Amino acid sequence: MKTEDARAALEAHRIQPSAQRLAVAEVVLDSTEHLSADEILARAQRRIPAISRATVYNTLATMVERRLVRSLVLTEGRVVFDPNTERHHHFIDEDTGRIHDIPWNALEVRGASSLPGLEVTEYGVVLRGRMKKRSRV
Amino acid sequence: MKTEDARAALEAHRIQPSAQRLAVAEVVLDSTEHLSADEILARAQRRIPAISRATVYNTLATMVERRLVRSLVLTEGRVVFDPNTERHHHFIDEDTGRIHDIPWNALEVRGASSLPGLEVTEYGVVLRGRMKKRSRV
DNA sequence: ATCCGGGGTTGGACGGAGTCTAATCCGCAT
DNA sequence: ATGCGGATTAGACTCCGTCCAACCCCGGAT
Ligand SMILES: [Mn+2]
Ligand SMILES: [Mn+2]
Ligand SMILES: [Zn+2]
Ligand SMILES: [Zn+2]
Repeated sequence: MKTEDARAALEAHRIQPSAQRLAVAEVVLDSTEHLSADEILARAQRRIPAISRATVYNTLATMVERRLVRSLVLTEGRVVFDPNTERHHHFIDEDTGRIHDIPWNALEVRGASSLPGLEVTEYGVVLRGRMKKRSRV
Repeated sequence: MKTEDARAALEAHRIQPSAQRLAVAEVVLDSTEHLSADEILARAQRRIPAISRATVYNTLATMVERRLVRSLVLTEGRVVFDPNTERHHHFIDEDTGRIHDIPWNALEVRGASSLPGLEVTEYGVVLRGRMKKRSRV
């Protein structure tokens, strides 16, 4: 992601674009993966070698608060950050541990908003399994 | 849960019923809550004060392996154990952090098993929100 | 009754992920 | 130049979970 795009994204969400925050935003907004804080730190350090862990955690927390990204807890000991803030589902590859996005309308969920006694603010399907080998690559 | 029920459950899943394992099984199988390992440890210690953390973790891991319980990762830094091994969904109360079971047929999910390229072994809906106040208690 | 072997248990060391804090840095307004 | 407030930093710290080596316990063999 270009620096100017990252800057625009930060500003659109009212986050002051410091050099460190730009580096974090470039990393996390660019990726289609679901990266952990420490992976984001490692990549941000390529841009700013002196960037600290605390700053990365602070920045990610701010970005979550301002809804620039979402944080997901799907596997043990690993919080990941999702630049895709549209509604979607998640598939966890049990072989690799990798998380894949499933488009919202690939599945149909009925009844989630009409559960008696519950005020549902968000929901999604979490799937686990394996990726099929493709017959020809 | 009665000790004999716990013993039967362990044996049905081919787990040797030691005194410590019985204590853990009584705690976790009895509860309708989703308890963390340390909560289970605390409750098991009421029965066996000397029971160690390692034993509780070992026993829970075995119980998960033998499918007597399931482990869930829904919130950060907190793995919980679910004695309900039937398929069901989960609602997380954002006020209290508590996890509530949603019966499988309270929701309808379509398309999960026909996603191209994916071999889905399990799935469920994770909902977040608040519990409505009841007009009269 | 004693010995023996192997699984079970234990406490403590260890490790990774995340939080907190106090000192420093930096950009900006005066 | 100076002062200010927010941002950044390193490191200490906590929490959850794992690992390990010693010990315990019990059933079977002698
Ligand atoms: Mn946005
Ligand atoms: Mn069973
Ligand atoms: Zn996603
Ligand atoms: Zn459950």
